[in-house]
Amino acid sequence: MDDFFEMVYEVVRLVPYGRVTSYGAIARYLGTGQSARMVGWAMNKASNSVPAHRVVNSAGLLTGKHHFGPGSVMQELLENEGIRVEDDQIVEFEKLFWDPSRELEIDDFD
DNA sequence: GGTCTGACTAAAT
DNA sequence: GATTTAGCCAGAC
Repeated sequence: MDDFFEMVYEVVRLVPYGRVTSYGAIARYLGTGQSARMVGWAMNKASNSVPAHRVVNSAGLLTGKHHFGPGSVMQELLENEGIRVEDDQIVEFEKLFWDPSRELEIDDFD
């Protein structure tokens, strides 16, 4: 099952700079369906090499910011990438949302 | 080895 | 429309 975590890490690493995605989107892309919790659990085990701060819940809320450490570390990381965060919620989330099952499959976008 | 929990999500109430 | 319930699966106790 480590492969599952590895896949999660890889997808998260594929998230472009200044973009965000959701646990459910990753789970769906991996074919795990509704098991979005496992993605979050994978993040818990994830190393600092994984930009987990770009992963939020379906509402664009920084639900896991507390796991990064004290204060608003996650929010600062996002703002550092040009992502506006307001009250633990990503501003224009739908614009910044990056869906792997969409962005990675559509190759002939023309 | 059964039970609880969790960085989620969608549907029902 | 906010709160609750249920489904999800892997790890901790």
